Amino acid sequence: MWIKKAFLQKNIMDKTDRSILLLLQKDGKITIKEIAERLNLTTTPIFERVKKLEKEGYIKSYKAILDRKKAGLQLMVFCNVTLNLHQTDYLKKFEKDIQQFPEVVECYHVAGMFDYLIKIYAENMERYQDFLSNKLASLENISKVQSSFVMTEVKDFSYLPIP
Amino acid sequence: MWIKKAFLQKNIMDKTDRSILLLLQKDGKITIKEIAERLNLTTTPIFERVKKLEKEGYIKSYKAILDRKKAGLQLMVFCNVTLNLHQTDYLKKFEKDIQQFPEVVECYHVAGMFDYLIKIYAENMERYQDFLSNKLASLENISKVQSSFVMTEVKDFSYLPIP
DNA sequence: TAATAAAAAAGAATTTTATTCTATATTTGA
DNA sequence: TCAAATATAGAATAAAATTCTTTTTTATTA
Repeated sequence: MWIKKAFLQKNIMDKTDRSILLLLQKDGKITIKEIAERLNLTTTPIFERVKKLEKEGYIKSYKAILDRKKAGLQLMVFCNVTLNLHQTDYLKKFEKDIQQFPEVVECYHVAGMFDYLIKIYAENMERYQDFLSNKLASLENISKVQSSFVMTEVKDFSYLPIP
Repeated sequence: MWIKKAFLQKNIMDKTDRSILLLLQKDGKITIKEIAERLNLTTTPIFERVKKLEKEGYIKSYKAILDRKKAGLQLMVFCNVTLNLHQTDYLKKFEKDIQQFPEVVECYHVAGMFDYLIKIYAENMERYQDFLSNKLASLENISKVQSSFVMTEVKDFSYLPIP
């Protein structure tokens, strides 16, 4: 009996797929034609593979990466947040609240020395202080907030080390 | 005497530019035509503005955003790294070394309770342990490493809160 | 405020790229 | 080795980016 290969191999990437993902991570605007030339294939297989990678969720989205300082955001700060109460309801409440703040660009629930790690962008120290005092610290259930100000971005996101 | 407006206004964004940047942050694959329709303009001014924003560095690049778990990277870990010695040479040495590791996708020199914050992607705990023992901890000058394992990504990068 | 240079935008034409379609080659499992 | 499934090639079409010329709007200064 015949077993459909498509069924078995769904969500299995090969070397070509990995190469495509690497190229698209480096440059989301690279053309299908350009990828095809680099991988010694024609546009059709590349086009179909890219669409498949998008459809199956390997590629979540495409984004323009901005220069935050040029955009007027001089400060990048990481905050280690510790909560008082840790029942699910309290966690959900905190997570819902924190998402509202546009200054918070990332938020992770972590296992370690504190509860949440958040990344904040602010125009300047004054705005950051305003965020901290009037927004973050005003949330109920906050026990401790420890700020780390970014001085240098030694390495910023280049691309995932796909195994 | 005439003063060129272009000279004066270089690097000054207006409302339209900000709208374009917002749209491109949300979807790097949005077409010029689509942006034009949304902002009630034709393709020419949008095309020229986008090229200007790229040329002047507001837009650093375009990237495909991948699903890290689908890509086989189950673990995301943040490490707070403290060094022993803090003279410039030692900092440069550490920064150079840390950049070599593909597992390290971000690295920031921070002012706060520790020296560096690094973000690490690993296939699994075994691989992470290998990274920690055989790569990170093997660097000279490391005083302390404190790991925080990400359990939930409450908010991941959406877009910069351009003021 | 009128004259006018500069800048921005519109509209049309052209080039390039994405996308689709059909044909061919390769791979895979019995 | 055969047949089905899959991947790729090559050509045709559709859509988008890009360029060019013209028109409109904005801003300066007399």
